[in-house]
Amino acid sequence: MVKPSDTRTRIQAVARELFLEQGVQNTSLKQISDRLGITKPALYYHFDSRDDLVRSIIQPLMDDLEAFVAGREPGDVRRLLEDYFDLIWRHREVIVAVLHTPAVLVELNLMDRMWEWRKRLTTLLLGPTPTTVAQIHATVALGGMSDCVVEHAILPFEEVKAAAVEAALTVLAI
Amino acid sequence: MVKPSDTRTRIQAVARELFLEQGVQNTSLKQISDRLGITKPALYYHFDSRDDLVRSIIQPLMDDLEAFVAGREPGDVRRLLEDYFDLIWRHREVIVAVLHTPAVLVELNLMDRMWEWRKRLTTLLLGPTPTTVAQIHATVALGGMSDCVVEHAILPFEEVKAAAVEAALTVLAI
DNA sequence: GTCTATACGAAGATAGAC
DNA sequence: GTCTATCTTCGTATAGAC
Repeated sequence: MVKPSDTRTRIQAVARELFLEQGVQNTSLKQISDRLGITKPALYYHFDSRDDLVRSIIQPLMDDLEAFVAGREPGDVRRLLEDYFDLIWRHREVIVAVLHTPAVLVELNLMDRMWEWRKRLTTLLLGPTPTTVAQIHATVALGGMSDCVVEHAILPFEEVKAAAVEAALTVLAI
Repeated sequence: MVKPSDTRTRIQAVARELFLEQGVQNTSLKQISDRLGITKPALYYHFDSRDDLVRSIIQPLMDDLEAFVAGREPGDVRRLLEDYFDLIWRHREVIVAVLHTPAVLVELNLMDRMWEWRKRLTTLLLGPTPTTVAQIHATVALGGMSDCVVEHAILPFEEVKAAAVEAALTVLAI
C-alpha cells in the first residue's frame, strides 16, 4: 500500500473545494497554495503542471465512466439508470466543477471522450440505430438526471435517486 | 431608429463566435480584435470593459427570461413548455457559451438571478408549494429540454421541439 | 474611431538554497 | 519537501497622437 504523500492528497482536496466554489478557470495556483498555507512552487513538487493537477482530480470520474460503459451489455434499463445515477451522484462535486463547464473540457481535450461516452450510453439504452426522436428522449432522460445531481445535491440521496430514475424511465418508455 | 455603430455590432458577433468556440473565460480581447482586424484598444471605444462586452451579449437572453417569467400566469403547461423551448432555442448559442458555465455566472454575479428564474418557472409549473418529488421531476423536464437545445442544436427546430416538449410534458404528468 | 506605446498586475513555471 | 527569488507571458486597461 503506497502512501501518496499526504500533501499531494491535501492539495487535491483543497483544489476540489475551490473548483467547486468558483470554477476551475477562476482558480489560481496561488489561491490553492494560500489556502493550504504553503507556497506556489511547493505545488510543483507534487504536480508537473496546473493541467496535471486538474486532470488528477477528474481522473477518478473518467475511470468510473469508462468502466461503466465498457463492462455492460444492453438490457434492464431501470438497473442501468440506477447504476448510472449512483455513479454521477458519487462524483457530483467534480461534475459541477468540471463536467458542466465545456470550456474546461475543450482545454483538456476531453470533449471527444465525453461524446463517446454519451454515445455508448445511448446505444446501451436504445440499441445501435435509434430514431432521432428516441435520441432526444434519451437526452432528456440522461441530461435530466445529471441536472438533478447538480441541482438537488443537498437533498437525501435515496429521495433524489428514486424520483430522478422514475422520471428518466418514464421518458424512455414513451 | 438609432444605428448602433456598426463596429459595435460586429464586435459582439465575433465575441459570440469565439465564446461559443472556446468559452468566455478562454477568450481574450486580443483574439477578438485580431479576428476583426482591428487593435485591442479600439474595443474600448465601444465598450467600457471586458465585463461590459460580456454582459451586453448576455443581456438579450436575460431580458427575454425576465419578461417570460414576469408576464405569465399558471395554467396550460404544454403552452408554457413550448414557449420556454422557443426561448432557449432562440438563445442557444449564448446558453452554450455562458449559461452552462457556472463560473461565468459567478464572475458576473448572476447566480442569484438564475436561481430566481428557475424558482419562478417551477412555481408556474407546479404551484407555490410543490413536493420534493415534483420538484425533481421539474428539474428533469426543464433541465432535459435545456440539454436538448445544447446537444441537438444542429437538428431541425421543429423536430427537437416536438420530442423535447413531449418528454417534458410526460415527466410532469407522472 | 482607430492607432502606437505602455503601464500594471497576475498567471504559470523554473532555479537553486535550505 | 518547501522556501525565496525570479523569468516570462499574457491579460485588462489607459494615454495620447492621428
